[in-house]
Amino acid sequence: MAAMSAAGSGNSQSAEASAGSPTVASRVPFNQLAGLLERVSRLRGHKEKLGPIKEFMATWRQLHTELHGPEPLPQQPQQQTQSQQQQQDSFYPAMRLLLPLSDRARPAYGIKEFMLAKIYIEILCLGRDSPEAKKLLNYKNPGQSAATTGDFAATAYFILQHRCPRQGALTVQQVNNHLTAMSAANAANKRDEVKRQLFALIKQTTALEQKWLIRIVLRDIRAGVSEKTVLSAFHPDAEALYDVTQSLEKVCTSLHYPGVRLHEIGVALNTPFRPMLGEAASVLQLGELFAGRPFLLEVKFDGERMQLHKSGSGYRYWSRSGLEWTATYGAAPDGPGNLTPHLASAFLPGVDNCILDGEMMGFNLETNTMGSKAQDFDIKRVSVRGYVPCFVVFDLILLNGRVLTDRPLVERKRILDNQVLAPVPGRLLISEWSLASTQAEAVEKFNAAIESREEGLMAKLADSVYSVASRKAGWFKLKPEFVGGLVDDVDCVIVGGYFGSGHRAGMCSHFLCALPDVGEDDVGAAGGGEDDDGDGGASVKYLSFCKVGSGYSKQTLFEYNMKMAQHWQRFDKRSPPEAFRLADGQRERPDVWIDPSNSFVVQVRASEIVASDAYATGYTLRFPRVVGFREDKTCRQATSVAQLTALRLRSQGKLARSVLPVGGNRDDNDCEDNEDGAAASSTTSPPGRKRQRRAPIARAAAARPQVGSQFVGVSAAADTAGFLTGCELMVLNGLEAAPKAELERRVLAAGGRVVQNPGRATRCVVAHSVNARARNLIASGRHDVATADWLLASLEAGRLLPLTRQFVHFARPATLAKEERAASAAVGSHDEFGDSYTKPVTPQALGELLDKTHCGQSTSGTAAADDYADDDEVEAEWPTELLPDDVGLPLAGCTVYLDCCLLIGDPTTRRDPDGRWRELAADVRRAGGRLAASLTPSVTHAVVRPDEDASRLRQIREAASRDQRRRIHVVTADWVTDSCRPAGDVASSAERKCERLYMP
DNA sequence: GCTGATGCGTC
DNA sequence: GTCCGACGACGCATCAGC
DNA sequence: GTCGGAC
Repeated sequence: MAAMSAAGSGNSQSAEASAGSPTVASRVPFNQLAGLLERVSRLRGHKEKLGPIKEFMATWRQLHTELHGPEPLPQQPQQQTQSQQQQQDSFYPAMRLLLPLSDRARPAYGIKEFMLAKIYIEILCLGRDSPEAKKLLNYKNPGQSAATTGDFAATAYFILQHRCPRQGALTVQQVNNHLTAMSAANAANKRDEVKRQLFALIKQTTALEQKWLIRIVLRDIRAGVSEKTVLSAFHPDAEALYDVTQSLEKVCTSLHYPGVRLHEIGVALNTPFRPMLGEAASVLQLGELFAGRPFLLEVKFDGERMQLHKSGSGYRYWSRSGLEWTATYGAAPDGPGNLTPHLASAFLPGVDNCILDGEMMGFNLETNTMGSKAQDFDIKRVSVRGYVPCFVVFDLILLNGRVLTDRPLVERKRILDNQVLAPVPGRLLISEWSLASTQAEAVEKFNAAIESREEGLMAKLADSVYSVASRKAGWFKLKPEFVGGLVDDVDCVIVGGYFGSGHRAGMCSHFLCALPDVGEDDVGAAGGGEDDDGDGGASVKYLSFCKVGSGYSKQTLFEYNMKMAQHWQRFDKRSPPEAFRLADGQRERPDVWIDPSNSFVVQVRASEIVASDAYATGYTLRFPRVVGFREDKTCRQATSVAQLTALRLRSQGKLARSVLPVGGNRDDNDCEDNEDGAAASSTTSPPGRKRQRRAPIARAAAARPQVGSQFVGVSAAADTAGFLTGCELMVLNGLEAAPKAELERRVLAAGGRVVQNPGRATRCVVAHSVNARARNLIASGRHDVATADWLLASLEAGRLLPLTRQFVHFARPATLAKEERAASAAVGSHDEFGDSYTKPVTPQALGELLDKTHCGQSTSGTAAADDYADDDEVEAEWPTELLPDDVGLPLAGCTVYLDCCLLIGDPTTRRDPDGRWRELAADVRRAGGRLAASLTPSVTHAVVRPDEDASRLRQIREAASRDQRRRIHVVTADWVTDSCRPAGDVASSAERKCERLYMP
């Protein structure tokens, strides 16, 4: 390789003057670096690419020696000044151009492809509608020159070829100076200055240089080499040093001489390191992964990773990627910030300095609950509605100058628990953990985490050291999605396409998906075309729901692009297609669209359903990816909006459908309960897609069928001759006299099966009290939820009794219809399903049973259908109008929603077994309040159970805030009763009690 | 003042 | 197994245009 | 965050 030519000194004067002495960067033309990148980008293969990079670095070092003299001998104090000067001049200026994405020292420019396009159009004086301008603005659109589509820099190069200086005039140093000025100007919100600096760069560089300049500005070099490769080419210790400093400058200055090895590369106070990460794993693999070694379990917090460095009274915060957020959280307890001022007394005496690793969460001071990242706030910003930042610490990296990364995790944990912090409620917490050594323990905790709608669980090897930046060093993140069959997928219809870039340029690489809004007539859908199921239902409207762009191979993508090619139509926002609807304001509109009847159904997996105003459904998916193309489904058979709602209500949007079946009574493939054409796709391999590697997981489950099961030793007692043979039940809870375990034993004894999670084969769910889980099950609408009395009565009767109104907390319409049919049919008529479960009983027998079990007031003995009217009566009795003289009464002006419905805001699901809600309704009315049957926009207060679980509270708030701007008060019943009570000591009794005192 | 575009940083 | 690139979601900040 | 592909 030819040695770098030194640039003319004329242009580099100012840079040198400011630096005080000549630098290599001020001698190396930027052209050399652009040439290097161009060459590397054309080479194939890692090793091939590495060569020129190393040569470039060697030449740089050679120039360094020419400028500053040879490497100084180590440990010679008199050479200190010279050495420092030498080290200040380093490869850093070049390094930050090679690795713009790793250059934390230069903040954002505020410029991406679109802005660049505009700027170029302006300075090149291209007409707004000129072909060149269009090419820049729509660089992803498939056009004539396949070589440049989807690559902005290449497109620009093509246009610039004949409009640029033939000779570049800038050095590496000068380019850096301009870039630094650009980011500084952007930080100061001076856009004109950003542009001015960019002009200066553009004016003095060749087309090829600009191509690479553009990629540097976009922080996407696309030469096939990135951080690891370049750093390893620079110095064997470079990666390790970068991991604990996140500073290219430190790497370049300390490791300038290849012969110098750093013996102690470690975490240091006030220098951000890259945090240790968790590897995705299935709970069912933990046994193998840990192989009997003890590990520790803690919840996976869904916030933002943050490290806190405390040094005396100084506090600094860094994010996972090494950006500092001290300004928002606060640098000192007595200064500004939204967290540090609350930590004044958080540290135990004797703790002078430390580094804490943890997750920054949002804590809601009103509800005393922890929010999740998926909800609605950005915890890095100060102005977060109702939420304050709360730092949950889960690791201790350094304490009083002593680095602890080499200590085993349990030891760090114990020190953290006992010697460092005094937790500050709602501001600073220590993550709770427990030790475990078997997979069964992990499964149990995992199940509990899923039930309480956590994102997942972390499992960490107990004696693991803290391995900076590593994802594979003993920490595992366990999410339901990583276990086969534990999540529901959503089947979406592709209705739009977006042009891809890079490897996927020139075709639709990602898609807009929609869901059929069946059940709603839509007369306007004239152009809907005929549906492939041909039932004349052209009026089905599709609502945009999500975008998806990963999960399929390039080949699959290509195939489906071919299939859809002839049907794509350009999207024109002035005349949007009728076949589907976008969100208001046409947010998230595709490049091209396709009619659903010509399109395909994709099975999309995700972690949860979240509220969104970018899509017409009002919801979308978090972390979506395609699991398969479903050629076996027509667009009408995709998941409907109604089914989506059911999915969403079932578990606060989490798609983890059920707790892991550790009992071994379902295998990995059979976990789906896909009845009634349900929303959930089967996890069995969709056609045309290779089965995912789930087999090892399934084996692991089969190998230890009983581990963790509550039924160990019970199944042996099962009496297979019993009347429950072949019948699967889930017992959620029982009575005091007949607890869950007892009920389960009796079911087993009668030959039945018991599961902990209802599946397709589950007859029904049995519950005595309707707790949160029961409500979720009811909300999902997949299973009937019977009372414990029903089970007891059935056991006593020696056969399954019909699920009449008295015997259910909730029955699906299908069940009701069936029971009604059965009840009104002639006694003894044969059930068409030959199903003991639906076998009718005589009215007399029913009456006897009811008497026996004391469970129903309505023992008229008539057909069960008569009892269904109960709830409507209750509703009708509830007062809804205002009293005329309400003014001055304590609840005047309040509109109160009583949360006594199984489905939030749905009065048809109202349940009031003991009449307490009705009393409460009367109280509200007496106190001058208005009652709302559902969560209408006028609702000011929602009254809930005192022990209501946080997730439902969240749902209520969410539902309320969607329809109305302001917040509603969520209070307990005491708020009503106390408000009604004459307040003798309070002068103005008209004032209602402070809602804050009555938060559940 | 509001809204849509655009960019940034987090997951 | 590791590295790289092409994608998803959000909230928030800023700015241009109405 | 997710995923596929190249090596």
